[in-house]
Amino acid sequence: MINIKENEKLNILNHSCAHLLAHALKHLYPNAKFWVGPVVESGFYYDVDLGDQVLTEEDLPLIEKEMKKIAKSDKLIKRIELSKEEAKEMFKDDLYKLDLIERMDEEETIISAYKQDDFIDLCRGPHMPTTKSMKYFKLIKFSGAYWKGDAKNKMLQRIYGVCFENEEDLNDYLNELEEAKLRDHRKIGKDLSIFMSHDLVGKGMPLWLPNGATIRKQLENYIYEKERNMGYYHVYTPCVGTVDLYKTSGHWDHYKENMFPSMKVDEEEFVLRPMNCPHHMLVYGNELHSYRDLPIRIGEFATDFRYEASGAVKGLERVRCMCQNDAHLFVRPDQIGEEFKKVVSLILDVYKDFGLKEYKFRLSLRDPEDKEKYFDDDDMWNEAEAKLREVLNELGVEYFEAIGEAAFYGPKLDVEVKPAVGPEVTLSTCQLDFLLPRKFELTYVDSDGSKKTPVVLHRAIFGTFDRFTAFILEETKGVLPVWLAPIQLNVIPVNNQYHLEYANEVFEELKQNGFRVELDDREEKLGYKMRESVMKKIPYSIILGQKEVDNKNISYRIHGSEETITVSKEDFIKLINDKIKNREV
RNA sequence: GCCGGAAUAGCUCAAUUGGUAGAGCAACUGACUUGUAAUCAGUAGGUUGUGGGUUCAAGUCCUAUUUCCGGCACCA
Repeated sequence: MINIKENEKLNILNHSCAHLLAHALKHLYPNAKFWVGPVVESGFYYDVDLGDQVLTEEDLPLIEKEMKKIAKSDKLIKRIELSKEEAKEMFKDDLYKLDLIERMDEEETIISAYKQDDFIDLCRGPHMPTTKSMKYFKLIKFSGAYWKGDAKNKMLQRIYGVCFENEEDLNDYLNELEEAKLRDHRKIGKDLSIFMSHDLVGKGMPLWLPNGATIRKQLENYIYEKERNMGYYHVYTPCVGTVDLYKTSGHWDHYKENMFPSMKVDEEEFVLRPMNCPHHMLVYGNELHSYRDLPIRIGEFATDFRYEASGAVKGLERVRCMCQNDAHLFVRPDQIGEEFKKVVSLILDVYKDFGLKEYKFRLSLRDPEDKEKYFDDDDMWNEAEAKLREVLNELGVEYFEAIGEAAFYGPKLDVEVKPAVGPEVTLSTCQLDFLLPRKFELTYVDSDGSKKTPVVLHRAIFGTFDRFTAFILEETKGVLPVWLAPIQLNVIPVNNQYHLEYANEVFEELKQNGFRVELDDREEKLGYKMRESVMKKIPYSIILGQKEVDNKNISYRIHGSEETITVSKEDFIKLINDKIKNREV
C-alpha cells in the first residue's frame, strides 16, 4: 500500500486537502478551533475542537460536499509570512494556534501561514496553488484524539481523509482498504473457525477452536525443534507467582498497572504472571553454574496474563491471556554478541520459512541525554549497544535506530509488522537485561573462581503464538501451507453409492500416513462439496470417482487451481510428505 | 482508560414516523444418485447481548451494564 507521507507530490496534495477540510469545517461549524492537520502514511487528518458539537457518520458526506464546493470555486492558496508578534495578533482568539506559536523555535522569526479565501491557517507549506487541485479525495473516518497526544489533555475530534491526483488512484486505494478488511484475521478467524470469544469468558480472552489449536500446535512443534537444535532447554512453570516474586523482579513497582490484581489464598498473595522472566531466573538459580556452561537457554511456551487497556484488545493480536514463545538466555558479557547473533539468525531463518518479507527491525537504544532513565552502567550500555549494531551490520540486516526507546534494563531489538488493519505491532523481540540477574542474585563461577553475574537475553521469536497466528492468517489470507493447515486433505467421493468404499480406503490410508484428512461422505453433489472445500481453504481436495476406483489412483485439486491432477496413491503420499517437509503450499 | 459507533436465528443481513420479528445460507427430514464453487421440497430454529425505565404498545425511545468495531492513549 502506498505511503502517502513519503510521496512528495501526494504529500503536498494531502496537506493542502487537510486545509481544505479545515476550511469546510469552519464554514459548517463557525466555532471550530483547529489544532494540527498533518500528512500521515494513509493520507491526512485534522484535529479539531468543535465544542459541544459531536460528529456523526452522516456528517462526513456533508463536510465532503462543502469541501468540493470550496475546491470547485478555485480559490488561490496564498503564502503569507508573519513575524511572531503578527502571528500572535492574528490568532489571538485561538488558544490552539497560540500554543503552536509559543512552541516554535526561538530562532524561527518568520512564521508562515496559508490563506485561501476566508480561511487562514498556520503552516510551513508548501501547498498546491489553488483549491481546485483537490478533486479526488475522500473522508475515511473520524475518532477522538487527545490534544498533543497526551491522555491527560482534552480529547479533540480527528477526521481522517485521503486525496489523490486522479479518480482511478483514489478508487484503487479505497478498494485496497476494503480488501484489507477481508484479510483481517478476525474475519478469517471466524470464517474458518480458528478462534471464538465469549462474554462469559471475558474481554481479550479468545478461545482457540480445533482448527486454531491445530495451527498453534504446528507452530509449537516447529519452533520447539528449532530451539532444541540450538541448545535450548524447555521448562514448564506456573502461571501464577507470589507478589513477593514480582517485588523481587521489580515488576510490582514498574509493571503493576499492566497486571491483573492480586488474589489472597490462605496466607499467600498471588498474581497471574504477566511474563516469565522471574520464574526462569529461579530455574537458573536452582543450580550452580560454571562459566563453561554458559550460555544457558531456558525456553517455555508460557501462558501470561496482561491487563491490557480495554480499548486496546484486538482479536488474537492483542489479548489479555496469551502464550509467549519465550526464552531466557543466560550469557557471560563476552558472549552477548555471539548469542544475539544466533537469535537474529533464528528470526531471519523463521521468517524465511514463513515467506515473510514485509517487516522492519527496530533497534531501541538508550537516550544518552537522559541517562537517569536507565540502569546505571555506562560501560555495559556502550559496549552492548555497539555489539548489537555490529551484529546487525555483520548479518547485513536493515534496521533503524530508535533512540530513547530502550527498556530501562537494556537495549532491545524488535521486529515490527503491519497488520491488515491498524497500526504496526511487534512480532519478534530480543531484549538485553543487565538488571534482572542482579535482582535475583544470579551468578556463575568464572575461570578465576570468582562469582560473576550473567547477562540475560529475553527473546521471543514468534512473540506470542496468538499474535503470530493472527499475522500468518493475514499474510496467507487463510490459505495456509499444507504443513500448517488444520485440515490438509479433503477426500470427496463423486457418488457415495459407488465410490464411498474406495474413498474410505483412501481416507484411512492417508490417515495412517499421519495426514490431517477429512472424508466428505454427505449425500451432496460434487459441486456442492467442492465449493465448501474451497471455502474452507483446504489445500488439497481429493476427488474419487469411477475412473479412480478402476485405476486405484487419486485425482486432486490444489486450492486456488482450476486443474485436476491424477496420480497413484504412492506418488500422492510422497508429494504431500515433500510439501510438508519443505513447508510448501 | 478516553471519544464515537454497533449488538436481531449457528452465519450474513432485513424490519416505515414506536404497532408486537423476516429472508438467504447452515441444521434437521424426505426425494434426487450426481465428475470439480450452491439439486428440489418440507420442518424446526428468537424473552432482539443483559438489567432497569418511559408507553396502551419497545428490536425501535431513555438509562445502566457487558462485549465488539474505528481511532486516541497505553504496550517498564
